[in-house]
Amino acid sequence: MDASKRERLLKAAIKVFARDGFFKAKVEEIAKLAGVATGTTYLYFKNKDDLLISIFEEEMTPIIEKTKAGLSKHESPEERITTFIAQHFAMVEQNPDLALLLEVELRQSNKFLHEYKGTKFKEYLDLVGEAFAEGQSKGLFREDIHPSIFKQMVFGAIDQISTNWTLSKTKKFKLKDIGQQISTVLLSGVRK
Amino acid sequence: MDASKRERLLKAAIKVFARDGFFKAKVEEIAKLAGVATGTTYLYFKNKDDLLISIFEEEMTPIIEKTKAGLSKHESPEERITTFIAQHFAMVEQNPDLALLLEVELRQSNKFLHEYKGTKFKEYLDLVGEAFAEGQSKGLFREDIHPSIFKQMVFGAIDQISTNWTLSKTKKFKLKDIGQQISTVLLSGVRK
Amino acid sequence: MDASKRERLLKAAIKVFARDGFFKAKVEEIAKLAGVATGTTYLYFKNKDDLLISIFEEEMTPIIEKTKAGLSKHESPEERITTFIAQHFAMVEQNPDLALLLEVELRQSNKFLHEYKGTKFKEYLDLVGEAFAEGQSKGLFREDIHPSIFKQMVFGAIDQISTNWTLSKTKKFKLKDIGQQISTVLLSGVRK
Amino acid sequence: MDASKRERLLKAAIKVFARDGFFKAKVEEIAKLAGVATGTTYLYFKNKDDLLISIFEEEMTPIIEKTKAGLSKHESPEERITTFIAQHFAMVEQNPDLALLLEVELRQSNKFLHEYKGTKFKEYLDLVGEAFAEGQSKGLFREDIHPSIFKQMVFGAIDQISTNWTLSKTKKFKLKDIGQQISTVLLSGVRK
DNA sequence: AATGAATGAGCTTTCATTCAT
DNA sequence: TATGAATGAAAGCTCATTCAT
Repeated sequence: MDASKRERLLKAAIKVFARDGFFKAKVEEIAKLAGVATGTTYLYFKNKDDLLISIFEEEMTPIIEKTKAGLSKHESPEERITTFIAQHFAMVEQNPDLALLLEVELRQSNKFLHEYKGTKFKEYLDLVGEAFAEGQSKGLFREDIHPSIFKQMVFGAIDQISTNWTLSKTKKFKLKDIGQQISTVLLSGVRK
Repeated sequence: MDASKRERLLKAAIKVFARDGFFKAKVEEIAKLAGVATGTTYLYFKNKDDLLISIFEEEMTPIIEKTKAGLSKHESPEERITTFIAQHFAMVEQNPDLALLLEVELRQSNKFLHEYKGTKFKEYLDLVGEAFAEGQSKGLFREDIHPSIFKQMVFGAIDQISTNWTLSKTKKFKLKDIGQQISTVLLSGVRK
Repeated sequence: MDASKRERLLKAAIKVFARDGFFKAKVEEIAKLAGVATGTTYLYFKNKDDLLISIFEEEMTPIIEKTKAGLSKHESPEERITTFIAQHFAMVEQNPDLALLLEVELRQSNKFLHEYKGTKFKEYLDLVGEAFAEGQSKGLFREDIHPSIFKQMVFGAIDQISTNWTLSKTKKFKLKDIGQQISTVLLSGVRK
Repeated sequence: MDASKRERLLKAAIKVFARDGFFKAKVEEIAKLAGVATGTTYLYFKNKDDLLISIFEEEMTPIIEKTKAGLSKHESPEERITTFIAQHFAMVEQNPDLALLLEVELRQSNKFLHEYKGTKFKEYLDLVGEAFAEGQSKGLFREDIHPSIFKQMVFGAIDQISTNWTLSKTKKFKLKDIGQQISTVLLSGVRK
């Protein structure tokens, strides 16, 4: 089995799913884009669903690792949150197709939402939740905000904005600037 | 034309789309739930897409009107923003199906996202943008945050949280409390 | 729903299954032969399997009824067995496609063999078994032959011969004569 | 060419065809069971059909030879027919998979039925036909039964019963006893 | 000869949409 | 207007067969 072929299929699927949406995307087209025959897809993935699930599972792992590595350089909760936001936007900029896919399709079905919140996605979000909780216990952040509310606010805000940014033609704002504004608001908002 | 039949179809579509997602939803099932024959659906709506579009267009109108009416009672930008958030969550609580549909399907296809940002949805978001801009011009809010960033932050945060809340079985937080925490963070974050 | 359409589909399926075999037969071709669109088939039958099962279930019923009616005219076990054989061959002559289908496809899969032996098919075979057992209790037939062996011998013999006869181009024997020969052998063979 | 590999493939095919039926059987699975790669199958057999045909042709040869050898020990037509039946059942008991395959798949397609009746299968059946004809010319058997009808009756009866016996879980009768009953009926039935 | 990954034609089934009644 | 049976295009998936190694 050819690992590069699997990888090519995964990348092609990201592109086609991002462009057409999961349901409108055709397996045949993914295969063609990957430069293989339709049937080959099924040697590497159980079915179309498995292709989407594999993207979620496998593409998120390096992102989380990279994000974790980036956060580990910082001691202070504030810096960790700022860095999380900055890194998220950097990721969006570098992988617009994957980002769009995660943003749009992750919501698509209750099934996915419920299955995956508990796994990789939760792990990602928890990076913010933990930083915030630590900030609270260090007396830096206000106590009347629940960490799980805060982490969802952060994610909701950056997710919404990056979706918009990716889809907008003009890209009149720089993601970096946007990230700073978001960090500013959210951190000013929770600082004691 | 039987307006009540159209309305029943719209309500049925909200339910079925919310439960099954737009693509998995069957027109036949929507018709059955509305108590009409399959073909009747096509007397009131051009096609399945039109059904979704009509939900976006028509169901949002009363929501926006209601939200506007609620906001008009308040002078201060801060109160307007707080009220917007509270009213949004109240709407989510009262129309969970519609809310879920807007949350999930509005992102579904680039097509919809691009077509509808400019219309009803934009109008809704702008209620926050305008309140924020007014707050800035009154010298209440910091200048280094762009209104369109702020309004998207607000929407992203409340949208993310209400999706989660609707889908979660436990509903361990009260939406009212969540709304207050969000308002607290975001307003503290932008106050001068 | 149009009962005649269902009937046409059933008849078409008998023809196509008999000609091509269940697995090689295409649903599209059955539909075309029935004069309907492919999808219409699925309004009347759950799937391709259901089409085959329905043939077994529904087409056998009138045959069994007719056979029973024919047998009921006769008192003597011998005559009942002779009549059974004669009527079976008459049926084969009148419904060669159905006969071939039953002969060939009924054996096809263990699944069918096991599922259907217990139902209609068993009922059919039992007509012979019962006549034979009655003959034994009346002291007409030898005791050292088990009724279930005898009934299977009868069926095996006539089934084998009718399959051959249906498939042979020449049809050099008349089925009526064949039937008489078989009756002669089997009844002479069991008479005390 | 590795004769043992060919043989292993043939044996594996018998098992898989018998279990799953020709059409549902997968070449890959046959190869796996034979301990070779999928592609290797095509070095020894032209295609899937050829695998089935080869079973018919090659596996029948030793059976026929053995049956012939068994029959040659007996002078009398009666004994030859009794022995044929007994040997057939012994073969069924020893090679249940092959027997089932012959019973079920030989009927499967008109194509096979027509192509193979003339060859090995016919040769097998003719052993009975010849014994019967000889019995007739010796004045032992009645003249009003055509040998080809008789041989088909014999085969139909034993084939039907052995299929049933192989598929039945309980095996409440012994094949040996069944064979005797069949011989009794058929010979009593044709004796002058 | 042997391998087993790759191929792609082919089939079943679904379902949005149409249309005769 | 209303119906719901009928349509048929469309797509996911399988698997016999091929072929580069």
